[in-house]
This record gives sequence, C-alpha cells and structure tokens, in this order.
Amino acid sequence: MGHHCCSKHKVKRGLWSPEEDEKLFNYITVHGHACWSTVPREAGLQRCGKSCRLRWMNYLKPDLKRGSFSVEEERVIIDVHRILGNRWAQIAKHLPGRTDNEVKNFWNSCIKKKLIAQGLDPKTHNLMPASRLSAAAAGNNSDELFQSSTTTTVPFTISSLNRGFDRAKGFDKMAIPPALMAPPQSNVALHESTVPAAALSDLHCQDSHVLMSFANASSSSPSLGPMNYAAASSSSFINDQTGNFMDDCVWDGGDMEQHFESLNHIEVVGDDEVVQRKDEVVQVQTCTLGNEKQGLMMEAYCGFDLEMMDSSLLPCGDFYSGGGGGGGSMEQLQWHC
DNA sequence: AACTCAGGCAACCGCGGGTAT
DNA sequence: GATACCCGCGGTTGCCTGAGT
Repeated sequence: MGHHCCSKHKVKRGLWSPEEDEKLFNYITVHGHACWSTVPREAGLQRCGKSCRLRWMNYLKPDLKRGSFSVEEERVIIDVHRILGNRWAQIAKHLPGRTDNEVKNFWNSCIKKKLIAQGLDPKTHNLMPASRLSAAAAGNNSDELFQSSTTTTVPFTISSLNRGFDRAKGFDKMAIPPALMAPPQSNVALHESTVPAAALSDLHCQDSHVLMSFANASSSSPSLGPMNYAAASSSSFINDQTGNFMDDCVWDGGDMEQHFESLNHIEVVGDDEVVQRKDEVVQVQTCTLGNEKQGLMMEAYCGFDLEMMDSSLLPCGDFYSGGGGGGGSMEQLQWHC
C-alpha cells in the first residue's frame, strides 16, 4: 500500500541502506527539513517524505542517545506513563535523546512485563485483582486482561453519601487519582501523614454512588516508590457535620489552578505555601472540602512538570476508565472533589 | 550444526490535527 | 466553508538476532 503522500512515486520500502542514510544525513545537515515531502526528491532518495522523516527522527538525528535505558530513564518512563498513558511523544520529551518509538518499544518489550510481574496493571499502574493476576500468570492474553481491568475499575471517583463510613476509623477507602499518586521524587504525592501504610493496603470503600479502590503498591513495586501516597488526617474528604464525603471539594493552590480549572467539578482558589523539605522546595497544596479547609495536602515537587500535568489530566480520565461504557472523561469521574 | 522460538527493534500504516489554497 | 496536503503520533507488523534445545 504505501503512504498517500508517496503513492504517485515509486518508492523503496524496508530497511535503509548505509548509502541512503548517508544521503539523507548529508542533505538534512546542509539544508534542514523545512518540508519533508520534498526531501527525498532533493536528496536523491527513492523514499517518501514520511519515511525520511521517520528515519531521521528515530535514527539519524545527531543528538540521539543510543544504547539501553538507564534505571533512571526507566523510572521516568513509568512515572510519566502513569500520568500520560500511551503518549509516547510526550513521554519521550522527558528523556533527552530518546525517541517516542524507542520509548514505546522499551515499554512494550520490557517495562510492561516488569509491571505485570509486580502484579500491576500497565495501563492503570494499579494492582491487578488476584483473579487477573493468576490469569496473567497462566499466560492469558494480557491485552484482554488490561481491557478487563480497566473497564471494571474506577479509581478516581468520590461522591457523597458514604453511609458506611466509620468515623472512628478515621478513613475509609479513598480513591486517589493515579495521576496524583506519583512517586515523590518526580511528580505529585499526597502528603504522608497519620495513616499507617499498612492500613491503606487494599482499601475499598463503597457507597450508593461509588466504588473507590485504593491499591497499596508500595511494598510490591519498587518502580512506584515507597508509599507513594498516604491519606492525610482522618477528616480528609469527610464533612465534619455529617461524616459524609463532600460533594464539592476545592483544591487550593497557585500553580495547580490552571491545571485543574478545566475539570468541571473542581474549583481552585489560590493560597498555597512553600516550605523547605530536605533540599527541595516543596509546594504544599491544601485541599479544601466544602467550606472548610481539611487536612489533605498535596506536594508539588519542584521537579514536577506541570505542563505535563496540564496536558494529561483530561486524557487520563479516559485512560483510567478504559474508554468503555462511561465515556471516561474526568467530568464523569464525579470528582465532586 | 540445524532448528525453533521469543525478544527487540525498525519501519510501516492509518488517523487526526493544522495549514494552505 | 470545502478540499487537499503535510506533519506528527500511536498502533501494529515483520524482520533480525540470539538463546535454548
């Protein structure tokens, strides 16, 4: 078949020869690539412009880093993928010298398997239910597995009327958006506080509106980092008067404002503070529930790429909902919070 | 040595968005 | 506004290579 852009010409396909590489490299080095469609003709190549562009971007470009991925790069990929999903080009931007194709291949051939081995769903980065784990272990089709897991999990839904909430316990099963569960060293984490890590393991909260799942991957997943998330005080998310989950959660925060303002049910007011923690300047975001500021805190670490967050939150909604059934945008996540 | 198989990688394909006409 | 073209992206395919038998 071939690209429509080159269907009119007789073009060569398949692997590039060293001679072709040299022609393309020399041409681009001298003339640049203002218009890829003219490059093959002017460079004397029997290729289509698309193919030339791909070859240049993925192989010939001088600043490309070759060789295997470092542990740090792997970590970045996992962290960013947790937030962006399969947006390889965006992920690659966080890895100088790496191409989207390279990142994608590395993910599919290596990281994905590692996550599965750790019992994590590579799509959601959440723990897979035991049933699916055993299916994975049995060698079932992993894609079906992921499909199944994403259609049954709604990881970021909080609503009111948590009739079963046990106030004495102080917390119950909260859904923390995976996008906000990134490891402290790179992205955003909830402030670790009074809730013991063990208590957060495999939490589930159900009420008439919502199933919230909270998977504690801290112990099993080095890639996710230790205790990536923690609930804040017991009153977080809970209306003091009723003990119910709040319908309208307000995120306070300066920089975060622009990144949440597109979400229908999130209102952002500015008021954040900057504190020093170890060597990092940490911006503390306080979540306000209803009219009162509650104890939920977020830390936007200094290295966090807010642009990335900006570009990712909405798609993440679709991503996490698996695209099936509910339409899956953040709007539907009832993050009335 | 020959064969099989799985993993890794490079390239292709189709689609969507942006821009020019 | 409609159409054509170009570019960039993500998904997929197919080839190559090395390990295992």
